[in-house]
Amino acid sequence: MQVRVADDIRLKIETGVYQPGDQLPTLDDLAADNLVSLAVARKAIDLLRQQGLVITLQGKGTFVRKRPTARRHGIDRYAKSRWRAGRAILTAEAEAQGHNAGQLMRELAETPAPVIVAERFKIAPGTPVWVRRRTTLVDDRPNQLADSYFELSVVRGTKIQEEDTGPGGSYARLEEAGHELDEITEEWSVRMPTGPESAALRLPAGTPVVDLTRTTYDTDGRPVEVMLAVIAGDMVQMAYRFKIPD
Amino acid sequence: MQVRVADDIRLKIETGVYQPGDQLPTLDDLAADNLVSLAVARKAIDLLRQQGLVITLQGKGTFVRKRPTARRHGIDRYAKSRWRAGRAILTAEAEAQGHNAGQLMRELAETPAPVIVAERFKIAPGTPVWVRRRTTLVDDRPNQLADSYFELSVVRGTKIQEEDTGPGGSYARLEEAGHELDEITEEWSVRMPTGPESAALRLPAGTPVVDLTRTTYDTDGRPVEVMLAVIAGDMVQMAYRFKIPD
DNA sequence: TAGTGGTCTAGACCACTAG
DNA sequence: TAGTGGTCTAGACCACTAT
Repeated sequence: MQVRVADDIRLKIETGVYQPGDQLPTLDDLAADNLVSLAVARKAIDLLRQQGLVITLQGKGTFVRKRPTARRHGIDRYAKSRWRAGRAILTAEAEAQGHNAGQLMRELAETPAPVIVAERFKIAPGTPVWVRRRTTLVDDRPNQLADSYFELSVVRGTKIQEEDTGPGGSYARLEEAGHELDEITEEWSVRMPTGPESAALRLPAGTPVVDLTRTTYDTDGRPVEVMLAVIAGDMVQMAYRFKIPD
Repeated sequence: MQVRVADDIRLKIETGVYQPGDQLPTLDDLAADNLVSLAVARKAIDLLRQQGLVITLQGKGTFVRKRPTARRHGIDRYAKSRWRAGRAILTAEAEAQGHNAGQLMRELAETPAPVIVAERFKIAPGTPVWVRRRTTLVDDRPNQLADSYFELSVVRGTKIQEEDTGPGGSYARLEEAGHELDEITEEWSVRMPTGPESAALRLPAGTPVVDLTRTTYDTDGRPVEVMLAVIAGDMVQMAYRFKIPD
């Protein structure tokens, strides 16, 4: 029954009987209308919630979810011309797409290198490194938990150790420190969020996250930044363009 | 309570008290041990299931989930040398990672172009195009629903219209037809699966999917293939490497 | 047949929202 | 205060697995 009730509602959403933002019948009504118990009506709504179709608000009701417009990430966001002109990657890209961007610093400290970071820097796990943990915001909603790691010898004495890295951000500071940036690797996978992530990113139930590891290399092939990010899955779209290798 | 019970079990999984593959206490036992009702014990297990930590098998029990080893997708999988040597992209990459690969043809037909395909071919939506719908298998588990679209004028008279495209697959046939392949764009986003997708990919509860749109261009900049794929999120890891643009 | 998870009922009480 | 969703109990019955 719970599946039948859920399918019934899903159909009404897909055919536009219920529009995004509309309030659905209350659980009591759903139970009564479908001649099922309250628990079954609730279970049906749970299913739809897990599929990201509806959102429930205690004390208010159940609503058809509005899909946030995904923010598109292309490799152009790393264009040298942008940060050399003093613009931060984050804000430049967001603004180009009509969003406003911001960030909150969560931590700025020396920390033992996590395994995944150590592998990329080719150092021993636990070696002290510098980390900048930020929560990035798009249109005032948190959308990314981004932790950037740097080797101490690289950032010592630079503004990368300060909250405000200055015009052009960390990339610009790395160049000033003698590391001309050259290549980036991005690796990602997908999963469901943990409880704390779900809370920090204010994710509705049924929203996956993207785990992104970005490594930036200088022209000597040396990794100079490793960023580990957890991105809200409902707000992201990635795009890559590349030549077919030989 | 359900959260407390779930956290309790999660901790035991994370600390290795319960190992992957181990059977958890039965719902009845969990209820009794934690002094809660059966429904609450079940709810706790539901939470863990949605986070992909455990798997439930009716009649057998609840087990700590073994994470399938993700298959890694890098841009090298498109290397010309591979398919020019008669190897299919799919099998070459899987074998390199110690998996076996296969595919099932779901449909091979002329069809009206979906909007997203038409956009990339720069033709009117609904224009007839050729489609190859396959389900790809890795280690005998379905992992991808992949639909490749081609313009009719490009594939007419080629083996792309047959089930077996011959050595090197569609890419090799496109080259024989005079389209030297040059660039690829990959665009993706993440979401929870629909019911049919969940069934077709045999996804455990709490597993997201990746929507991938791949467009292949020839040296004239003409799009010659558009592939729409829905990939099981628990089996995929993507990797890209690129030069920082100017 | 015994043991497991899956679905459903009927009802109590709590937490939050809005007028 | 009335209305909404959230949590919990107690218990019935079903579906599947193993012996």
